Amino acid sequence: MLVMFPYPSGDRLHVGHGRNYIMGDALYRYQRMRGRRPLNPMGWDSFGLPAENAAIERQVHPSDWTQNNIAAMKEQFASWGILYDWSREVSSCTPQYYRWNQWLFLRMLEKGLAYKREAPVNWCPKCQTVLANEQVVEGRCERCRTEVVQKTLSQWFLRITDYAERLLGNFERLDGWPERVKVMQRNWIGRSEGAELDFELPDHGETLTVFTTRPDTIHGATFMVLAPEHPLVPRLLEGNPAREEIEGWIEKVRNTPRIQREAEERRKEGRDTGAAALNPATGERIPIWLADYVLPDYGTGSIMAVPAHDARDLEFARQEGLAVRLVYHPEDEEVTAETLIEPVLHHGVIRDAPPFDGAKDGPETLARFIDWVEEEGWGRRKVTYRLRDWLISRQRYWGTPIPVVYCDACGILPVPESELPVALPYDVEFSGRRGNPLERHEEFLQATCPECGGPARRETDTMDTFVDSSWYFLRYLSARDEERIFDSQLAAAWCPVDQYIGGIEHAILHLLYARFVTMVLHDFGLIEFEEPFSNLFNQGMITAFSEESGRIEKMSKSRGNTVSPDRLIDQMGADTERVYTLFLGPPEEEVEWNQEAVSGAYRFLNRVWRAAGKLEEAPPTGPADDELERLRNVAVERVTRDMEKFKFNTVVAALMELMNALGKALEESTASKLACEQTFDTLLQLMHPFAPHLTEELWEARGHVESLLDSSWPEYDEAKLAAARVTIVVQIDGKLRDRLDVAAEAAENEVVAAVMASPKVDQHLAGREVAKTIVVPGRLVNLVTRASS
RNA sequence: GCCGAAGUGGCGGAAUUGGUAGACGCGCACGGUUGAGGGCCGUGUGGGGCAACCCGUGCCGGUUCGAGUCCGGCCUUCGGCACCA
Repeated sequence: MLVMFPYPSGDRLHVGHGRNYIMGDALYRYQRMRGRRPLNPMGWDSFGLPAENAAIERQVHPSDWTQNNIAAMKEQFASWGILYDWSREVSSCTPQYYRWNQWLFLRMLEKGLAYKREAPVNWCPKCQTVLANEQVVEGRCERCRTEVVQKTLSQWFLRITDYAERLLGNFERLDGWPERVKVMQRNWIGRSEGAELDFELPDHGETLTVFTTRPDTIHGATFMVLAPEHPLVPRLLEGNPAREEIEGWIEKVRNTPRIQREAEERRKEGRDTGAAALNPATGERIPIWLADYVLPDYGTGSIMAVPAHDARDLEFARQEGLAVRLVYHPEDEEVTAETLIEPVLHHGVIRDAPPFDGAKDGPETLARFIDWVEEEGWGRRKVTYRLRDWLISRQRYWGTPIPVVYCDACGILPVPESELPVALPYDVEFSGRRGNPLERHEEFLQATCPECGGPARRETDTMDTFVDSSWYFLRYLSARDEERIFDSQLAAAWCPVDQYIGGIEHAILHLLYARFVTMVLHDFGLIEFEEPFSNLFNQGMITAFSEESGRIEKMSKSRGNTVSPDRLIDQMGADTERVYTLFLGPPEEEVEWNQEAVSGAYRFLNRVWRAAGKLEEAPPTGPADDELERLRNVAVERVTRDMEKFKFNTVVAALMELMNALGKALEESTASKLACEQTFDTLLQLMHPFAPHLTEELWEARGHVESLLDSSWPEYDEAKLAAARVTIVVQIDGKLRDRLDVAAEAAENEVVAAVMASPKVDQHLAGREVAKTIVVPGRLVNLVTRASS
């Protein structure tokens, strides 16, 4: 059992955060009462930008700031009554933790899974650092919403794309994950099947390779388009009279924020390089263009343009007056390349492409084409992913130093394992000046080359904090182990995590990275399993009305719509917050916090409290004992079933119903003291995961010696669930006409006889004949008067 | 545009397998307790109608003795992806 570890931010937790931890704690307590002993650790995802920003703004050291926040959060956890095993606590900003990040990095470097490369990257001007693709949302920085710009920098990457196929394939076995998360990850990985095709550039002696999902439309490729950033561009522009203008334009495109470049309605911009390629299918010379609609980091950064069969290429061709040629001709109408307005997609028959004439658009034709280009030798089957390698370099101080050094003589070298951890220096200057403060820390910068022993310069980039969180669950098992990242035997015993609980906002980022790193650790031979989390539960967000926007939005400090648990706990107790939070609505759904409705939970707890005082007054015997006992059993059955399904909201409803029944029996003195006490004890047990403080106190007051948490979860007796008498619904032609109270075990014919004897039935039948009688035992009788057709 | 989820009282939401729609709670109304307020307790509360009854789970149609639930088509909202070749 595991709840995602939090970032210890400087803000106090609000009730929206609480949902996560309260659910986790309720489940943990429930599991314990069921006799299981799950590990319930907690830790801190404690590296990250806010700490550094706080340092710049308030002159507090990130480390001290973080420590204070951790202490404050621990206090809040305690005030919620959450039980964590603090002996296993981990904090990612400690050298004891991050040295294993470095160790992991070195192993990945060794295996070629970590590498440095110059590439266009996302740069957040506000955070002054690069971002991974996953951290760019709608062209903006995931954290601060600033527009991300493109820069070309030399950066460290992890080869997650090598694992794309496994990350997709394993979904088959991940039955315990919500479908929506799997769909999101599938979209993100974005697998496309197609082919790579080689185009000769006769004037340059070069080959241009493109990726296409439609190699079957090659005969319609009338021009080529390269991303302006494509490495071949300078050669193609040699001798072009407009070269200077084009280079200026390329520079402009390069500096355009991603959000603008990818905007939907944007007019495509392009330039003719003047160079030409040979279409390998037709042998024709076709022009090579540059255009901003071709992205540098997908496929090969270049395409064959088939305007007749691709909307984007058609738009561009019409705009620039480029040739259009049809490969597939629709069967139902005659279209010509000149008049084509919409591309012909996924229908039609091939003409004028000799061996393929008459072939219909479809997977078979596509396969024939790929076979053909492979035989011809200028193309091959290829799968491409949207997923990019994971960029982990960050130009910031508060993160794990990347353990490499640069030596003028020997190049880029890993820090030897024996020298780990590469510790983050404490005495750095937080001036808010541009750049990473590590770059100005001479002592940190100076290193010795492990190869030649000469002077070397230390890497100043630190790792993305998602590296920290991609394997932390394994560290809980070996939190104090100085010898290794974690103990494989313990991992074999405890992992994968049976139940992982956390917010949907991590559907892609954290959960994708953690899956990737787990696979890597598997491949290193450290663990048997490939998937870290067998079952995943994503609780929904808590929302609230925001004065600022006038809308109901996710509860957050920036939106000014938070509700503090501190005052609530002060006034009505932690159990009230817990019960209300769990009662609010379906746990996996987004729910709105309604401050007024909190009192419902408070009243319920007060009723329980008062009932304890009334037990003494119950009579020695009572006529309603059997019924109370039945309701007790029903409650146990319902609560147990719904706990297993995480339907906490209906669990609370069941608890309230049992309390209402008990309250009524006590009020009216209809049940014996023994029956009331027994019911009350069961109620306390069933309620304990939700309201631990109140129930534990009342349990003790009831004279029980062992703690309620250590008591065993109540069982129910199947035979006691059924009521002696049931209400039978009487329908005539499917319409409700009467209700009858009959003995539960009454025979079918007895029930029908009772139905026929009912005056209401008689009245509604009005002499019509009953053609058919449907009896659902214990539920209803339906009399059908018309002949069924 | 593609993919996914969801639409039920004034509100949050219940409803095993197709079988009493609205559990539980909030709010509201009335009554009790109280000097008063609050709190607490009780009763009522989907809409229409004096009533018998009629109508009601986004809309239209279908299957069925019977549909919130199954099938077909639409509408709306939310989420993911989106110039990805």
